[in-house]
Amino acid sequence: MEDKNFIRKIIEDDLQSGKHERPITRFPPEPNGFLHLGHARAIIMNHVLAKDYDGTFYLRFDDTNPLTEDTLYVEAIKRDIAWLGCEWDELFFASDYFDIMYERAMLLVKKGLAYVCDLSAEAIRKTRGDLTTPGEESPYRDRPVEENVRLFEAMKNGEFADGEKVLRAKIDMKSPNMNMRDPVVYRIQRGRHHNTGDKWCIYPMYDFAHPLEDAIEGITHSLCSLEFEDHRPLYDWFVKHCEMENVPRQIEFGKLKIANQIVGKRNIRQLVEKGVVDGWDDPRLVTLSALRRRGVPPEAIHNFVRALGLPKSEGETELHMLDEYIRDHLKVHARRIHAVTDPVKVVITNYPEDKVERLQAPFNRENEALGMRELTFSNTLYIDREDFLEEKPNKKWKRLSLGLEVRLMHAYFIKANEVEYDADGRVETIYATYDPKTKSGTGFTERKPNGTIHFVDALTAVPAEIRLYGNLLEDTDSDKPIEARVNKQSKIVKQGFIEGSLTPETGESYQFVRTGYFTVDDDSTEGSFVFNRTVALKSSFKPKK
RNA sequence: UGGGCUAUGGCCAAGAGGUUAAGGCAUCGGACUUUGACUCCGACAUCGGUGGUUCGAAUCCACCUAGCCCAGCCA
Repeated sequence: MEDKNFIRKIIEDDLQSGKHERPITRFPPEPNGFLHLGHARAIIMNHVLAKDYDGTFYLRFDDTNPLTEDTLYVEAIKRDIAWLGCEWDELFFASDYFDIMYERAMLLVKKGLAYVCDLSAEAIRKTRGDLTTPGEESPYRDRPVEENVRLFEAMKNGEFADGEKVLRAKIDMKSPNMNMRDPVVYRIQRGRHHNTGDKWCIYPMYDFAHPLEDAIEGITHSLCSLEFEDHRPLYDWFVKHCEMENVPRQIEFGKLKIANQIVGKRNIRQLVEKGVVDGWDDPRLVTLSALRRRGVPPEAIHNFVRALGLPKSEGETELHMLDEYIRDHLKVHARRIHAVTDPVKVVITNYPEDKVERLQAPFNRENEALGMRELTFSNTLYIDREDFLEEKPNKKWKRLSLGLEVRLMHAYFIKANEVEYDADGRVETIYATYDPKTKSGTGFTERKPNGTIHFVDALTAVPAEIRLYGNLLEDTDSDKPIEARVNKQSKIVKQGFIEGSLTPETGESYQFVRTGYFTVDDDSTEGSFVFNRTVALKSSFKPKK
């Protein structure tokens, strides 16, 4: 796929000018939550941009805050990225660099570019000024270098309580860029780190740690999102004054935002805790694990992300755009089978009661490699309730009605003659007759049927739970609390049937002919399958009243 | 109100002085069809606004408007 974007241009220029021989990129997640669709842009683009130029792509966990991080998340993140197919050349942890980070911070101290500040968090906030008024310098700003050296070392050695002191960069309290107003470089924070345990009680802040991590790894192009543009001067300041050998370049791009979707970790957590969704991988969510469970092929996510490119503007993409890439991939890769989600019984009155025919049918006409399967046909079948209407509603109706003849896909023409209703007045059984001359594959052309519908033979039908998903949010008014916006119909569970002689496995996607793509859920048990609707088929059928 | 960004059709998005303003999604026609799917044809913008520079501007300049981000010892 051809994706044009300004970062690709920058890389090409850098390669041509000889600034770099090969690009080195990285995806630097903090292991404190699940990855979602929005992250896919960063992961895929970093990976693609490296690989397209024979470069290197790293996965680096930005684990500089032990209070929020957990190995549980590093495992989940690794699993999701691997699933996306973005193999990393090497795996790193920012915490592996704590020694060198400390050493470089000490260098800053010795150069008089950083100082230990005794102000409380509250006091620092108050003296930082605001958007329009400059900040005031800390009374500790001019501490002698020797004292700073001693104090910073004491901080590291655990001689102070959490929050008692911080190390700050000495830059400019009057800068219009808030990030340059003597930002905190190290804070004291006791808590067991998932990787380094109790070795440290001081941890570097993102603004200091990130540029060093990039420089240490030799990252050439450090991609991040727009909100870090203001941090770039600081990024460059640290790389320069810490005297890092490699000088990475930070480049910002716009985040991938999906319209009307819940993406924030706290919001998702809330939905999980309140039981609105069934977990972080509830198929209605857009976490990568949820998409995987719903059956979205990683290839579809790649194509989607690459089609969107890497803009510097910020828009909201509609999720249905992804649907098209899902269908596009599944179209040739999925086997197509018959399934009914809302079964209505059809009895073929002129078909011998004890007769069973075996019909051969290809799994996918557009992909012969998927092979053939066998459908059975007997006098009792199921069709979908919406494929029958007692009276033909309009000339466009291409399904079954009394007196009309339709083709049962891969089988015969049948004509509906009578209906039987249940106590509630719902269609219970349709009595029909078939025409043996119309068997599929015989080239019968004497009559045109009113349409073609699918069926499942009752004799071999396998029960299946079919979960249909709709948008989790029904209200686009983002001012309302999330709970007030959830769509109660976002998950509908149906009990239906799929054709027999199949052996669906968890994660396998099928096209249910004429309805959509469905993927086998892990909740399936032997003989009773559970399918998640991945995406519906498109339809130009517009029922009009 | 200080600073940093962004602004191209319903939704994304190419475009970097001279192109008929790519492409995708959506939509609307139509053909085909043993999936109302697929496929195939066809329709669908003068580029936030206003001035300017130029033979010529979405592309350069000025001003204006709108939106996003920044005042964590989060990342």
